[in-house]
Amino acid sequence: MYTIGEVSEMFNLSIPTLRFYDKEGLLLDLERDNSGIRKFNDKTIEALRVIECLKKSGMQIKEIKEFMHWCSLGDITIEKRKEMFLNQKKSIEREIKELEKALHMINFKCWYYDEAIKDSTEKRVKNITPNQMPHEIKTYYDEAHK
Amino acid sequence: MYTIGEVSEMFNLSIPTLRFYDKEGLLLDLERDNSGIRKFNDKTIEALRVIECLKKSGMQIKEIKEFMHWCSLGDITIEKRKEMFLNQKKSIEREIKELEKALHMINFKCWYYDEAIKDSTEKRVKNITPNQMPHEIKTYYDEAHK
DNA sequence: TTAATACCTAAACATAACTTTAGGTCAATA
DNA sequence: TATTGACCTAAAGTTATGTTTAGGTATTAA
Repeated sequence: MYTIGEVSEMFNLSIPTLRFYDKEGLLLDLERDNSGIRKFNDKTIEALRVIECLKKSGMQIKEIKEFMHWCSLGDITIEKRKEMFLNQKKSIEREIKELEKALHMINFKCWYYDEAIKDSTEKRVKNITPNQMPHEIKTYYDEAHK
Repeated sequence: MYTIGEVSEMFNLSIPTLRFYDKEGLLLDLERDNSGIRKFNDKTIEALRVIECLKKSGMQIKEIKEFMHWCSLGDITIEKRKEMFLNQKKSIEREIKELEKALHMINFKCWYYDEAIKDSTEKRVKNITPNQMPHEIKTYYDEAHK
C-alpha cells in the first residue's frame, strides 16, 4: 500500500495530477482509508503503468477511462480491449514512422548547418543541388521533400 | 505563388490554422498582394515544411517562431540554428525510444488478450509468471516492468 | 447587376490536461 | 497544547493550439 505522495515520486506525476486521474475515473481500484485518504495498492500501481503507456502512445484521458471501465466489466469485454490495444499498436507504429521522417529532415538540416558553419555563411550550401549532396544526405533530403 | 486555399490543401492544414501561424510570426516571408491577400511563395512553402517537421518533433509554436526569427537575422545565427536542430534530433530520438517502450507494453497486452480470448476469460493468463511466458513476450513484459 | 466564391480581420469560444487556491481534517511531534 | 506535515475537496485559473463567428472586400460568372 502506498500513499499518494509515494506514488507521485514513483511515477514522477504531481499529486494533483494523481487526484485528477482519480477524479476522471482512471483509477477505479483505488481504495481509501477511514478518513478518506487514498491507498494505492498493486492493482492501482499496475493501472498507472498502463495509463503511462497509453498516454505516451497518444491516447486521451476519456478513452483511457473507457478502457478502465471495460476492465471493470470483466471477461465480456476482453475482445474490445484486445482490439483497442491493436489499434494503439498501429497508432504507435504510425507515430514512430512520422518521427523517423522528421528525423530525416533534421539530419539534413544538421548537415546543412555544418556546411554553413564551415563557410561562416549559408551562401554556398544554400545552392547545392540534391545531386551534389553526399549520398546519405541526399537520401534525407529526398525523404523530407517527397 | 499559391493562395491560402491551395496551401491549405497541400499541407492538410486548415485555412484558419495557416492564418494563425502567420499571426504567430511563423511565416516571416509571407507576401501580400495589393488588396492584402496572402501569397505563398517557394520560401514560405519550405518554411511550412520545416514547421511541419518541428511540430511533429514536439516543438512549440513560440520556439519555432524564435527559430524563424533567427533565420531572418542571417548568417550570424547559423550556430544557434545548428544547435537547435541538434537538440531537436536528440529530443526525437528520446521520443522514439519512449514509443518503443510503450510498444513493448502494448505487445505484451496483445499477447495477454490473445491468450484470454482463447480461454474466453482472463483467469488463466492473469496468473502466468514471467518465466512461463513465451520468450519474446517475457522480453516485452520485463521491458515494461523494469 | 446580382450572386457566388475566395479571401480578409478581430475577437470570442473551445478543449485537453493540468495547476493553483482557499479552506479543512488528522496524526505525530516539540 | 500548539504546530507541523501530509493528506483532503471544490472550484477557479492556466496554457497551448487551434476554431468559430460576425462582419467586410474583391473578382468573376450568369
